[in-house]
Amino acid sequence: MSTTMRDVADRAGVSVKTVSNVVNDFPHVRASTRERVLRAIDELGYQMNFTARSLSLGRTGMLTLAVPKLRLPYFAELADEVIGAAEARGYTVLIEQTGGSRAREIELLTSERRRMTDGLILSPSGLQSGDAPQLEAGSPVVLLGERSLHARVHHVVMPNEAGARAVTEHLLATGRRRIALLGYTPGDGEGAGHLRARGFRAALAAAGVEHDEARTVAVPEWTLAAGAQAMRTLLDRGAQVDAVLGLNDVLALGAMRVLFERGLAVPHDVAVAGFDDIEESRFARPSLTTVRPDRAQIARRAVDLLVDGLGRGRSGDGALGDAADAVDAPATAPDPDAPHVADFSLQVRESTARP
Amino acid sequence: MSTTMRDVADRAGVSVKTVSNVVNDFPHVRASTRERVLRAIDELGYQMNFTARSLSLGRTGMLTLAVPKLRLPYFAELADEVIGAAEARGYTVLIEQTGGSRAREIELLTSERRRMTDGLILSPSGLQSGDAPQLEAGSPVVLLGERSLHARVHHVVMPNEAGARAVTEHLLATGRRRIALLGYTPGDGEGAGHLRARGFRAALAAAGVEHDEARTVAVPEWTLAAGAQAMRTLLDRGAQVDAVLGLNDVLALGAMRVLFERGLAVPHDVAVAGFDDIEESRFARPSLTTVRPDRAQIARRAVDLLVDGLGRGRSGDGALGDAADAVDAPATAPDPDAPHVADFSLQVRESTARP
DNA sequence: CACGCCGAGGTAACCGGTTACCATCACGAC
DNA sequence: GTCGTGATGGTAACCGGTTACCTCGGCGTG
Repeated sequence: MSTTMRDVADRAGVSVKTVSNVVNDFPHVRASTRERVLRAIDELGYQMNFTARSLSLGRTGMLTLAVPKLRLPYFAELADEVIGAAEARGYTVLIEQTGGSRAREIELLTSERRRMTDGLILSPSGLQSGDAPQLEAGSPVVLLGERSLHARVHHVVMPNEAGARAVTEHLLATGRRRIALLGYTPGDGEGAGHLRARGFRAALAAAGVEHDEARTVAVPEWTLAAGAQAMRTLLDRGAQVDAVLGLNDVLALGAMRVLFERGLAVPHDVAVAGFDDIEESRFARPSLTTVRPDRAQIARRAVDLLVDGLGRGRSGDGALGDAADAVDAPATAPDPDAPHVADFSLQVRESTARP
Repeated sequence: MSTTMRDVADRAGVSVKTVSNVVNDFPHVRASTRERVLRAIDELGYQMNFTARSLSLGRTGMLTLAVPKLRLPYFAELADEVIGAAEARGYTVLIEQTGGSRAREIELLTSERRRMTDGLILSPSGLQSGDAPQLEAGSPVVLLGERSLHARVHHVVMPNEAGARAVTEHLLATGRRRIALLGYTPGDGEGAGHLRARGFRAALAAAGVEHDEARTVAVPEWTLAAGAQAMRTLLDRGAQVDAVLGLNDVLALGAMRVLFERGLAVPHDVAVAGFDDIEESRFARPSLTTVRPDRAQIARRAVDLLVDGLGRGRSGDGALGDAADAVDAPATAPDPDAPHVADFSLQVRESTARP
């Protein structure tokens, strides 16, 4: 087939061990020998077989990043950061899309595909609290952007609640009182949407402002189209609003588009704010006020947790013993319920200027 | 370490061959035996080692997709499509970012990392015509979105020239005559920008409209920020324009933002059009007229070309012979200079309505 | 001068699968 | 009763690296 290390060894008149020593920069190789080997490699156009190396080494040098949908700018930017952070640690990233479906996420966690890489960074969306066992079995995992699913795995969480609270307080501070909430997704039990909505409600409650649930609109997914549709629904319903909080930026941008179509001026008639600070938000018309999580920090931390944990032996104990002994496992797991919370900052822009 | 096939075999009281037969759905396995093996797999929580399988099979089931920057919506959407197309063929996708640098692209082509997957889909940006040797050596490659680099590799190209020509004709048809061109990138010899610019010029020439080069602005990269900066430059320069063609959508959207800041109405004062039809363009204010390449088709074709070509033995011959014999190689290569050109359609939206 | 140590590099086991080849066994046909 | 045939599954070589262990030669020291 293709040229192997043995071919190189034969041509250089040395053993495979020596070739291996050379390509891996092992110190004790005579300069002349090294030279001969390198020449042979060059002449034969030898390229090492990564798979074989992975097999002996027991590691592949690859990580899997699973996000709901890469075309959502937030996840594209996140992937960018993760790829960068992984590269800094010498890893390459394989990307899977879950579409936000719980079935896909579980399949990813349990399927043998998981063994293709050294670890998994999962940005869950459909996963529920009961799914902990799937998380804990198998190769190392770090969860992203979600609060603990009560599983003994690392997770790096977004400042969902605090961020939503901050942006809501900002809207209140500019005098808005009838604030619509776009993006609650039915069935999103413990997800980001739930937490952001909670931060929103907490801010209103703290300010003594009552929230009319008629101003909350559910969406099937967090996209521009869904945001637009939700805004249409809200306006068609005759809701009176002076502000709109999208649970993420694309929802807010989609809503802004519809406000424009309906002749409502932003921010004069209605203020709009979002969450994520995707790049498009800075260039929108008007530019969008939003919560900016420190994505680079999230990515770096997730990769570091994963890579640092790789040294340790895998957990992978049974997970099949009857539930009787699962009552209170000793604290063997790394940092069970201590999520790493990322920083955030509020980006105030044109879309929430005072009327 | 972890449980292996041998462990399963021992527990089930069979040989590894039988276990292998079971997991690979080999037909001649007695039902009772299969049952025993499956139970053993279940009891041990066995998961196959993908690396070992890849080594014996000689294939990994992974493809590499290399794009300049995932956070550019066009590439995120493309990646989405490629991942989907690959999945349909049973492949998983590993993503690399080149940042559009030629050095990174060449490194990717020549490094051993290339051996990590079965093939490479490269969306080149910095690559030049002289880089053909790097392309031809090593594992299978398909080039995306570029015209032939005169290398004997498959390439799936965007309708760059025809698309640019079509959108320019549209601008002319709405009465615009002083059209600015945003996005020519110095040094982008044969790239998409060059081809799109050519289509633009061809349309003007055909209509007998003269193009003032003072209305052409170079950019360092194709981003929102660069588009905005280019538009500022143009306006500061005092250029008189009644339309702007961005060589891609984000450049156009960045320009629109600046027109808004400067109090110029789109499309009343200035029409704006782009290229790519990213999702944001539909929801922009005003929505952006653009050229929509059939991305799904591009992705599917690229994946199919790569996967179908995988059956065949690798080329990988020398590539080191002196250039003398490179004059006119016989037609041994698959489809040397027959690029697969994707379809496109013109999406006419608000940003180019008649004044 | 004998001994011990270190640098250089060879030999072969091992990583965990796949699979060519072979041995059995049951069953139907002659 | 014997043989051919197909179903079933065992044995071991192989994929292409890494590396534990060993050998050998040269040099410094008591």
